[in-house]
Amino acid sequence: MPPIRQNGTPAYKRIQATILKRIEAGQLKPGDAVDSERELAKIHGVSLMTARHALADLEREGMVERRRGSGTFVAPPKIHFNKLMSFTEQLATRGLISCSKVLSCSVVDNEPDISARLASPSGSRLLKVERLRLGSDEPFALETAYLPARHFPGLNRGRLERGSLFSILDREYGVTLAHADEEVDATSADTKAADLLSVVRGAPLLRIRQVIFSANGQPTLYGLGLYRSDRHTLLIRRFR
Amino acid sequence: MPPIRQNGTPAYKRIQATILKRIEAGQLKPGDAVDSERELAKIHGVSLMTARHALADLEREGMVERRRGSGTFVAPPKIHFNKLMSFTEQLATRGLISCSKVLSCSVVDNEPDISARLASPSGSRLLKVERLRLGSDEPFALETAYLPARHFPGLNRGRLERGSLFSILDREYGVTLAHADEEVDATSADTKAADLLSVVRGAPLLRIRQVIFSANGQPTLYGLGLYRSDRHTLLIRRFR
DNA sequence: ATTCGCTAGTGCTATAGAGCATATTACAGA
DNA sequence: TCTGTAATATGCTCTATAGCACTAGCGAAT
Repeated sequence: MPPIRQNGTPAYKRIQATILKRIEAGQLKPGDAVDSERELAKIHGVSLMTARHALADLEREGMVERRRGSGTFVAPPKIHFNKLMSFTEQLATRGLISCSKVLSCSVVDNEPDISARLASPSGSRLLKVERLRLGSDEPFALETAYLPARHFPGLNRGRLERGSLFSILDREYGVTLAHADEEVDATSADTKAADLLSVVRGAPLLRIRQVIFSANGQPTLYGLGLYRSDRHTLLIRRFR
Repeated sequence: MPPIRQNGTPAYKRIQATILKRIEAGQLKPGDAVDSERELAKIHGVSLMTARHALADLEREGMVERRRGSGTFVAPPKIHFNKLMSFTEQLATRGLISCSKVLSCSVVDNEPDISARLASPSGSRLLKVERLRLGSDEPFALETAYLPARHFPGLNRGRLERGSLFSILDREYGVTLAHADEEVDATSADTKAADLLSVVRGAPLLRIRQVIFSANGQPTLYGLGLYRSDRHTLLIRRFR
């Protein structure tokens, strides 16, 4: 018997969608039992294995917990640790409105270390953007981003003034950022940073250097961020 | 036909084991093709779905990559980001020998904030351990750990002087640590920290506050660490 | 009241197939 | 030499079914 594909979506995905919809609608709360494999199979007219596939996959994503002998239950909502978020998004989760001031936006061609990290030939042209990040009109961070200039023609100061860099890359250049590797340490404010961030010289700052990779695995952005430690803590989760 | 279970291990696990063994032995290098679903099914005398299960599971763990139409291949070795490691383990990955000096080891009962984070009643007895961490005889970090005292009877200074805390908890108390939630920020050295870490007063330090959970989900250790930023960078990976 | 065993329900492992979707390769024709 | 096409191999979705392993609840015997 041939598998039937309504609207091109695999059956197990459709089953997942119906469950997720009920969770998002609040009909199913954390701890509530979800339909069992056998129930789902009957309801959706699929075989057990397919219903199983749907649930097993949801468990992998952390949406449900499965307990042998007792059932499948909605998992408690996960706090999103280790999540790559733009500055805008980070502040939004804390209920703050962010804005940023572009301090400089130029093309440089003499940053061999950074070129190397972006897998570009050393001496290649890089777009360098310095921004001061503000939340509720208070300075939060100083961020410098480097991008391979040839991949982003026409990206200039004006475009950056409005709209987050993440969404510009996504919408206007079709580049979706997927993950970042970061080095975090502490440093103290030099005169320039102190001035821009409104802290005293020597104040402790959290320094994050990151290489952000796009969905296809290409290193796309090198970032150096200095964060006021009185306004920032980094949340991470580590696993054994 | 009933599924046959040799030695109690599921067939798909046995199949995974044979593949992993070949990878570890170096017979299969990253990029090499692994037996296909159909080949594995024939070789091990199992059905396609079972062979599939074995490979799909290995992919989930990041050991292999599967490409429709072309095959299954050994994945490049993963750098372990976001990995919870004891101080001892961290230095070992950099080829350094660590040792630590127990500065104090006492029981306190007036730390309501920390008790709360460990899901213990406020005012409960906590074991407080202050240690200076050294690598190659140079001070690296100052770590203070708090544990619920009633769970770890007989854990005293002497036991801590030799052997890492992680392995003592594991071997002597059967508590396996599984993951940690951490808050990272920057601070500057006060007089005491500066003295112990051999830095000037006001030097930038990386501060990590962590709650470590055991495998059963119980918060088991609260840690406050101050790390010399000239000797430490934290590596993390974040996902979109 | 407590304990034991039974049972229904659930997830887990596995079979033996079918057809679909995609990537690679080899071959025929231009 | 280059190009399109066909064959083949691979992974992906799915059916229909079977029995195992574990949990929770209920009732009977202690």
